[in-house]
Amino acid sequence: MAASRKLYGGSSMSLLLQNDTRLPSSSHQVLDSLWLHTSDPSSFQGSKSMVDFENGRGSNNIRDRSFFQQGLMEKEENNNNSNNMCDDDYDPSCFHQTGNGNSKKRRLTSEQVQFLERSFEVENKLEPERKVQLAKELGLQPRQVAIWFQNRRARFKTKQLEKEYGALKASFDKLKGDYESLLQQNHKLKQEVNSLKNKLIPRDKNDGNYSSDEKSSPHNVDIMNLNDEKKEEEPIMMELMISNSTSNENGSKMPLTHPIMLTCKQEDANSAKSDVLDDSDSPHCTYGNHHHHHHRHLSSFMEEEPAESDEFSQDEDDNLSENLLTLPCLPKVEDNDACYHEQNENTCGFGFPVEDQTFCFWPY
DNA sequence: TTGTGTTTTATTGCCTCC
DNA sequence: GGAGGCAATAAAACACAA
Repeated sequence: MAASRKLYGGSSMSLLLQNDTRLPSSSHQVLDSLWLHTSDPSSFQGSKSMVDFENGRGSNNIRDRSFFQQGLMEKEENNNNSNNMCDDDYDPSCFHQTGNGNSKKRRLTSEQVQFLERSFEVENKLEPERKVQLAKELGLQPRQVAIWFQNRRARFKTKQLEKEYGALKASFDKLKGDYESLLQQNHKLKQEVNSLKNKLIPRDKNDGNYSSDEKSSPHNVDIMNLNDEKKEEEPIMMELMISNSTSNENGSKMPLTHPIMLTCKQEDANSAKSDVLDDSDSPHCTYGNHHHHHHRHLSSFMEEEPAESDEFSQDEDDNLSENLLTLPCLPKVEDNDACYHEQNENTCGFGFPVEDQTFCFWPY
C-alpha cells in the first residue's frame, strides 16, 4: 500500500490537482435541480443512486453533464481562451516544488460539501464505484472524495464520542446527586440515633443499681463510639452488644444460648465492592455466635464509583435502606437470612421490658 | 493588520482483509 | 501484495478579537 499511497503523497498530490475543485458561482440553481432526483435521502442509495447521475451522462454533450463538470469545462474553456500562462488552479506545471511543499489546499465549495454531506448521510462508507461517480459529479479527484469521506467519518466519530461522554456525564451527575442526598439522609439518621441514645442512657442508669461500668449491667446495651468525631465521618459505625444473659421484666434471668453481637463497621473502599459481590467472607457484621455476614453497608454503596453502581439490583438497594432505617428493631426477616432466624429462635426472651421500645432489639 | 484558535484538507504509517 | 480504513499529524484556510 505504501507504494500506491506514495502515488498521491507529497507533491504528487498537487500534481493530481489538475482540475479546479471549485464550482462556478452560478451553480446553486443547477445543484437544486440536480437534487430533485435524490432530494429524498432514502432514495439515495449510494452507488445505486448514481444511476440517476448516469442517466444524464454517457455522452460528450456538455448539457448532459452534471453542473460540476459543466462548470469545470466552462472554466477550462475560459482558461484556454484566455491563454493563461500559468494558473495555479488548473495548470499542474504551476505546482512548483519549492521549500516545504507547494500544494495549496483548496477548500471545497459549499455546494460540493453539501453534495458530499448528503451522500454521507446515506452511506458513510465509500465503495469504489460510488467514489468515482461522486468524483465525476463533483469535478474532484476520486482520492479527494475518499479523503473527504475519511475525514468526515473521523468527525462523525468524534461527535459520537462527545455525545456518549455527555450521556455518561449526565448519568454520573445524577448518581452523584443521589449519593449526596443519601449522605444527608445518613447524617440525619445518625443524629437521630445519637438523640435516642442520649435519651436511653440516662434512663438506663436510673432504672437499675448499676455501677458506672455499664457493660456489666444486666442489659448490657452498649452503644459505642456513636459520638466519636472520627467515626462521624463514617456513614455507619454502630456496635451493639448484648450480654449472653439478661433478665425479663420480672427480674428473672433469661439465659441466651448465644452471645449477641451486632457489629457494622465501615469498610475500606477497596473491600466494599467485593463485599457486596461476594457475600461469603466478610466478618464485619456478625450475629450470635455464628458469623453470618451482612454487607449492606451504606458506605459500601456510597464509595462505589458511579459506573459500577448498576451492579446492585433494586432489591439490594431496598435492603440497604431498610436495614439502615430499621436495623435496631429488625422488623424484616427474610427467609434466607439465617442469622435473623437464629435471633428469632434464641432471643425471644431478651428480657427487655416490652414497653421499652426506645431501643428495641426485638426481632418483631 | 496581526496574532491566535479552529476547521478543513491532505499525508503518513500501520493494520486488516481478500 | 494490493486496496482500503483508521489514527495521528501537518499545514493551509478561515474566523475573530485586539
